Amino acid sequence: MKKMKKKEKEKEKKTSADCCPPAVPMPPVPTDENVANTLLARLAKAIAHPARVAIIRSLVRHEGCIVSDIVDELPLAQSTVSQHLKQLKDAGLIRGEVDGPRICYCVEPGTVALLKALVGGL
Amino acid sequence: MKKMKKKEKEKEKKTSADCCPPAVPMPPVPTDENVANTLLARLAKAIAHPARVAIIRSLVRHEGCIVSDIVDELPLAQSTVSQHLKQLKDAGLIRGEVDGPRICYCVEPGTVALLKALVGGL
DNA sequence: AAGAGTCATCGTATATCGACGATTAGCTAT
DNA sequence: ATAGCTAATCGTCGATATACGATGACTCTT
Repeated sequence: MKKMKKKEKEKEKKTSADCCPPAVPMPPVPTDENVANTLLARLAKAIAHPARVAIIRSLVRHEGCIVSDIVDELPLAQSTVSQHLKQLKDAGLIRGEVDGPRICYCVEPGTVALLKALVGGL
Repeated sequence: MKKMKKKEKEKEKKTSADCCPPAVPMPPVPTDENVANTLLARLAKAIAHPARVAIIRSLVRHEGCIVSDIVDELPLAQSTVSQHLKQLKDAGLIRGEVDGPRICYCVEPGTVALLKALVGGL
């Protein structure tokens, strides 16, 4: 009843899966300064760790990545990486979509653009 | 402790004094990605709090501020503000110069520009 | 159903953050 | 020197962050 999956499965490091739709609603920059400050602080905290910055870069590079690939690239345990991913997801910087037994993470271009705008507005 | 006595004392201006020299050596963006990640994480952590973002904005607006002014603008105790200032100073985002009995803080334009470049490079 | 693989969550330990009051240090003026 | 002001530092407390192994949930395969 739920066999609607495609048959393209490779054992290789599949990259750039189309699990990341380019839906970018373009979030607005808050006009209220206090709101903007809180939002910027929240986004900044999300990238306030080298591992999370590396994750962002990796996702931008590969346009969607499997967790195992990220774990392989970082000198951290899988559970630790999962926690970092959760922080990035909670901040809205990335999105995770279930792709079979794995989970495909991708950046949220809108939130990243918002972060750039907020930092640029300093 | 030893104490040096200086002759250059000019107690004319109290607000927006020229205690913030525009010396901007323009720090370079690290080429090594790990170094860049660590640096970005460090700078991001420095602004990962609404109060610190507000301080940065205030310093940019007024081009140099007295601590007491910043304390007045924030709903925080003086000691707490001082700690936030220390974090910003340790990150290189601001600079504090002794101006008589007070201390004049100002932004480090180079470091702010570096932060913008690093975020923009994501 | 049973196994294998992937990722999230739990529990725990340590470290840092954020806040405050109290105190100390440094400078000015009297 | 003394007094007064400004800002940094100290000590403390609760909350949060970071790391890990162990466990659980989920999917696909056999």
